[in-house]
Amino acid sequence: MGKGRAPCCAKVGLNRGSWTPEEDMRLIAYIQKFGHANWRALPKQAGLLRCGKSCRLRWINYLRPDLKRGNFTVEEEETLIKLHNMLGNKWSKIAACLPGRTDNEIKNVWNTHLKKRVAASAGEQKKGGAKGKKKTTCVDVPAPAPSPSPSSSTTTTTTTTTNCSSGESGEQSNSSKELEFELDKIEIPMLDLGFDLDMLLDTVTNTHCPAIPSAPTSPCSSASPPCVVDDGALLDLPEIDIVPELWSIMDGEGGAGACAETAQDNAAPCHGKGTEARAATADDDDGKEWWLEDLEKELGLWGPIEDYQHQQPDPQGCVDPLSASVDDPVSCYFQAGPARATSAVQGPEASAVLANIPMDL
DNA sequence: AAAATATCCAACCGCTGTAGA
DNA sequence: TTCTACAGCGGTTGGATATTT
Repeated sequence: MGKGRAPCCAKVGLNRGSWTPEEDMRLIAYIQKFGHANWRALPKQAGLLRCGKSCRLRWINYLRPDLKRGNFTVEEEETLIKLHNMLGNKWSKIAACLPGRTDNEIKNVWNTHLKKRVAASAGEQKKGGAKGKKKTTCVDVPAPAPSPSPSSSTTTTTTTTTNCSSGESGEQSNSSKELEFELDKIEIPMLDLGFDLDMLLDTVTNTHCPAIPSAPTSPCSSASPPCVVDDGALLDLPEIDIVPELWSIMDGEGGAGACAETAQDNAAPCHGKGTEARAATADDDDGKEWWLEDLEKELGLWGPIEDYQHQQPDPQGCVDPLSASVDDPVSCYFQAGPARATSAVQGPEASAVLANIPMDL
């Protein structure tokens, strides 16, 4: 603690707040090609006016190809409740047991929905009667927990661990043995989660995704394509001078918020079907395409990849000096997408600005 | 239709653990 | 052994959106 530690970044001149589609695509393009071995160096090399920490968060919580979006399923919620009973606010550990879900997302879901529900059902046991809320969403199930297994009272856990339902204070014994013991006693509905209890045990005790072969440098807990990307040329990237007008232009419309909205709307059809299975093949061509397609939809920039490729037949359009892959959908998209998709970024002005961005990542 | 309120969630902040010099 | 720098984690916040009045 007392060790001198520089702030994660000098905030001077760095962008903050919501990410623009342009930034997203830049980050994606970079990570796809070079991985994320060094978050601190990444934004500079990728030409992003963000600190590495911000890039990392954005990637892990939003851009990762293996993310599952949309509302939590009942199974996921119950799993979350039970895992929270066992682990407390160890969101990353819980996230490791819920494929496609991020710790941040899980934390949000818990704090906004499940905590209240659990508290309500706990209250019911005492005097009954949860306070009604104005807004009832499909997730905010008014009924008490369906309690599929009578023995697993999620609220007043009967486990021998300390009561951790209130969170951080419940820093219960986390040793693998004890945890294993607890897990053995609890039935967790993982019907559609694609893994069994053994995997769960592995996951929780090892705290990294079992399905992902660990990469030498990064733990690859985010199951990201960068794990399979060679980053040999990382340092060969040119210094990039950001054109300041770009951001103001990009900020003119949309932004991550609007895109997130689109993502919400498209979440179910877009990610619902087989995201995990598809994520498993994210490093092959098909995987790359669906991932980009999903992302495009979420960014409100959706269009067939072929369009971009066909729109940019000239070398300047899709050229990628470092990879020399003209058919890289990300690069192609990156060239054409924003100008096409964002009404604010159109016309000669936008073209001029975009032309100043070194696309040759 | 507009204002007020509630809710959600992406992003930020600060701390911790750890590896390397 | 100590110190530095980094990635990661958990808590919190603020803007955007949805719902109610």
